[in-house]
Amino acid sequence: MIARCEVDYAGRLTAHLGMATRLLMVKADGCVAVHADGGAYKPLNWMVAPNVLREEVVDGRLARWVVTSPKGETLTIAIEEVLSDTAHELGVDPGLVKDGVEAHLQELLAADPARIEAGMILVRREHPTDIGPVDLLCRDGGGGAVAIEIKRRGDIDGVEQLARYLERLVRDPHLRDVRGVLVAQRVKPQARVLAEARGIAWLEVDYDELRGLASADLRLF
Amino acid sequence: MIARCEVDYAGRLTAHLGMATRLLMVKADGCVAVHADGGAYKPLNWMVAPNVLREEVVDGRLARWVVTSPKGETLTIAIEEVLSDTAHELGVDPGLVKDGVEAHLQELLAADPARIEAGMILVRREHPTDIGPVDLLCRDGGGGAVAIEIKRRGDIDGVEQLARYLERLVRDPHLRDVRGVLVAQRVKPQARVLAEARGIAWLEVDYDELRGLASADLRLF
DNA sequence: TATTACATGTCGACC
DNA sequence: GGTCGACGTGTAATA
Repeated sequence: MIARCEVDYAGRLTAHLGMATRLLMVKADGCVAVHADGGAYKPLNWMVAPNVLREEVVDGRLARWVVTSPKGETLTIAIEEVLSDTAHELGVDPGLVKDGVEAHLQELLAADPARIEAGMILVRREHPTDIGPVDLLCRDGGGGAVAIEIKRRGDIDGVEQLARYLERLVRDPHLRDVRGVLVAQRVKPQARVLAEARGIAWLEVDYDELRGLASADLRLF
Repeated sequence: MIARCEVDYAGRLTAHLGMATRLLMVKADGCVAVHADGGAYKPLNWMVAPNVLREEVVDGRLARWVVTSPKGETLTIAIEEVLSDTAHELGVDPGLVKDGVEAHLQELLAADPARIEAGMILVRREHPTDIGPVDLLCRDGGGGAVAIEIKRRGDIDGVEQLARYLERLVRDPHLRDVRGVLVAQRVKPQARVLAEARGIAWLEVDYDELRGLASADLRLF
């Protein structure tokens, strides 16, 4: 529906939209989105499913939508004028098939840990700890254990995550001297500072280059 | 536009959507979104502005949209059948007014730090450290330094963030005895446990009450 | 432009 | 229900 409307949201915060022409989208699951003619895919206001949409009609004309969620949020859309109103059954969507990057990065590095550091050998992928699995557990040239966390973007969170794993791993007598390496396509400055403060190494890798090497390897054999 | 289509994205990852009926939205700024009839406000696929949309017509019928971004991403929409196609000028939106975000919480608490603890006085907002700014730096009734991290939701991350800041701040001779307080509208149980383990205090505040007090103050003067 | 932190983040997986 | 981790995160502000 295209309509001139005014919108108010009250819930986790309060928000107000002045009167203007906007696109109102209601999906089959009941979720509502208010879009302006710009600003990427995020709507100005929305309400996720499940919710209850109440339509208020005044003098035979649609005047207001009041959408309430079980969590106590309300989205109120005061409608001044409806410029267009269409409805379509879309049916069930076959769904999205993704081929992600982090998983692929991990595969490539697991296949050739020497890319991280010369002499590095893979011990185990997704090595479990009691707070979650470490991406890669390796041994370096000198036989020392190395825990590796792989991210597309190396952020401060990734450093903390790896630090938490290391804290657990050192309790294992076989891994007493384990050290950590954060590997990412890009390691942010703040993450570098924190990693160094925590005694964690970091490394930037080029995804295309890794993939190139991998396919070159494939061509060799 | 409502159309039966098949979608492929290649860029930061690759993704494929099988043939189905979907809603295609093109905004004035050129951004494109492919929506299914469910799944909240997030589109299945999209392309942000700026981009170039090329329309391919075969036998006088729309056959394909190819959207390319300057960053080398492409979104390809193969269109089998157009069920509906409408266009509207929405004009400029007056914009969204929000209230209740972290910035407001920080403003209110900065204006009256005694709400956190009796006798508390503000020293500085956004006090910088080399890993980021502390929301509020205060002095308590006894003259001791207090670093305050403000969050809408007090999560484990917030505790660690504050702990990192404290780690840095204690190096400053003026702040040797600095302590930390995590202030949030709601502090999660795990965050409470971790905060206490780290010697960090936590406090839940009510936004409406804070705002109420603030406006009461305004009325007084 | 790059860096940072916030977001009504959303979303899935797992417990 | 809560927590955790990933996201094509997006987005705005700031340096």
